Amino acid sequence: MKPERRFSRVIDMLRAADLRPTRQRLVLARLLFEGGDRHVTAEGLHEEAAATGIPVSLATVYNTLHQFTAAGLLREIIVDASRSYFDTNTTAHHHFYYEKSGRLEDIPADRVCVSELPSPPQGTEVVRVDVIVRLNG
Amino acid sequence: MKPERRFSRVIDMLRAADLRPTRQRLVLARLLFEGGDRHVTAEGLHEEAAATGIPVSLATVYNTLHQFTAAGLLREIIVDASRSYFDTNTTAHHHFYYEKSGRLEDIPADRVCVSELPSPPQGTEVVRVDVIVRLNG
DNA sequence: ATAGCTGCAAATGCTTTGCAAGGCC
DNA sequence: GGCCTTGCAAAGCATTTGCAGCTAT
Repeated sequence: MKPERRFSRVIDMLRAADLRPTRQRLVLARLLFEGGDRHVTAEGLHEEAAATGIPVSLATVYNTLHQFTAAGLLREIIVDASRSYFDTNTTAHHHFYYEKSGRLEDIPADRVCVSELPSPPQGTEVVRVDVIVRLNG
Repeated sequence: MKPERRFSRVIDMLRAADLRPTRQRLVLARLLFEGGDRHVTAEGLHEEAAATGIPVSLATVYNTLHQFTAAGLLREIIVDASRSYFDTNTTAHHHFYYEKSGRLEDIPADRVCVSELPSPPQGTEVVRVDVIVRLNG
């Protein structure tokens, strides 16, 4: 069986995003999208990739994360000044952030009611509303 | 008139925080607290200080911002991966973030209703809830 | 064949730190 | 005087970039 056939879902995803399904991007895409919703850091994903036997350079991990984000496959979450997180769930939702462990956990959008009364100043529009519940775990 | 008397409010603030009212800390504290609520970056505050004629080194600006934050006089706001913001308003409230200009604007806490249904996992407690409304301005 | 991708290493940019000199109490 | 602060320069870190070589189509 040709390897391309085995990962057809992930390959289609990449093709749809106009990204060549290279070996590195396949490894990263499978790690990201074949196991439910995930929150990863570049460093963490880099280590996971290394563990698969097909190491990917850290620079490529960063490039790929940004390409996936630009293509709408990922969302970048900013909760910590010292590192970026990427979330495979790109639908509207929010987060618990465990400050000690650095772990992120989704909160469904319908659990948070934001009565955003002050309308955005004229000439601007809301890109996104992020709600971060910081926990001391 | 002794200079200490002129800025007594700011001096009291520093004394209460167990921070010696040095020339540098006075300059920074006046810039921060004598003009209503403000959102500053280290770089921006550094430039403002330089403009007062009493330049303060960037390292001292960073140290001071962190000391003030630890003392509860400031709050750090994380909205941008590339730089930290500090807010002189330490009461509960939220923010508009103008992504293009990098400007922050307060949203009163009572304008946002967070029905945070999922209770925080046992053993942890909520440190803070941050709501960031990202605008394309 | 060729346009695009990868990896290394170097560069970047913000932030932190070590340590000697200076300032506040 | 003694301890806290400051400032410089160097170090640190996560992230980005330049470029030569490799790869998918």
